[in-house]
Amino acid sequence: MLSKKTKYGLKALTYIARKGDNEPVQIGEIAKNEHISQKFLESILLTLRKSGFLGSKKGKHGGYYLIKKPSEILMTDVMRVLEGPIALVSCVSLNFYEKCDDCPDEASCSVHKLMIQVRDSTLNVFRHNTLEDISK
Amino acid sequence: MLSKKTKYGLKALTYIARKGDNEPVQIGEIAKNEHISQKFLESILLTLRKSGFLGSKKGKHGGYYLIKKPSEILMTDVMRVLEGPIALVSCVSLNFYEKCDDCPDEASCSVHKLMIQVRDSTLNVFRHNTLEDISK
DNA sequence: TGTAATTCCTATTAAATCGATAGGAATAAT
DNA sequence: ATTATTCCTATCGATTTAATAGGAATTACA
Repeated sequence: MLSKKTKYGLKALTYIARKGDNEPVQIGEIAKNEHISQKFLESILLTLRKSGFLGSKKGKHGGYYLIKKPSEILMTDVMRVLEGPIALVSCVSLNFYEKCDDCPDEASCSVHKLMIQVRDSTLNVFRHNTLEDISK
Repeated sequence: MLSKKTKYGLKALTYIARKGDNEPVQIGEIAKNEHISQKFLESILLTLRKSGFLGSKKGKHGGYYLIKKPSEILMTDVMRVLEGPIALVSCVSLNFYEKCDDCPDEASCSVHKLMIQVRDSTLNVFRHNTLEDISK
């Protein structure tokens, strides 16, 4: 299942994208409207800023704003930052590959075979969806 | 990520399917060959038996065997038993639907929109893979 | 210049989940 | 009888997740 971190992060990005203008949006406003714990959201937005999706302005009238256009923000990238690997097992992960300690031979592993298909189909969805798409 | 329970369960089903004959296969044999904790595997096979994938024979020379042909065992069914919902959020789950406590309106939720696509593409993979397919 | 409002940062905690283990009961083969 | 197996329930330890706490730094503006 999707972590709440990812879910809230996506909702926050959507919220900011839907506002359209480039004025900073405050954590409190997002938290209130999306029914998210403000402190938890704070840490999520921090992550999104540090990974280059959001910019921030400090102090009074501060907040977060998108650095790129929503149409340029791919779900693959957002998901990898918030949720981590897209693959369901690390031995089929493109960006977070790790060998399984059990499995001596990936080629003959049935789980491997199945999970490659799942990875590819999921990747296909994330590659074809930008923040603009899901914000419509 | 996929739980080890699911991973081991799939490996065990594959192991049994690959043996071909209908002789009961013992937990110990599977655990040893697939490098799985025997006790943990025991509980997984129990689950698979209770949900109708495996039959068992008790006592000496006992073990587990497939109840249906590998070509009749769909990954959708196995995954739902071992891993639970295929959907990444319960509000898009076909078999385990639950409303999100935050989200007041699913139709306008960006996460919902994205996760429906992921669900459908994943489902598509699981529906087109049987135990026979992944055991090849 | 001071005050209020905000982000920034680190640390901690509470709860849930996961993977594994323990130990013995029941059953079947020989 | 003895041995080998599944069956069942309970529990534990580690990890992860979601949330909270508290204060530092920064900015707007009266």
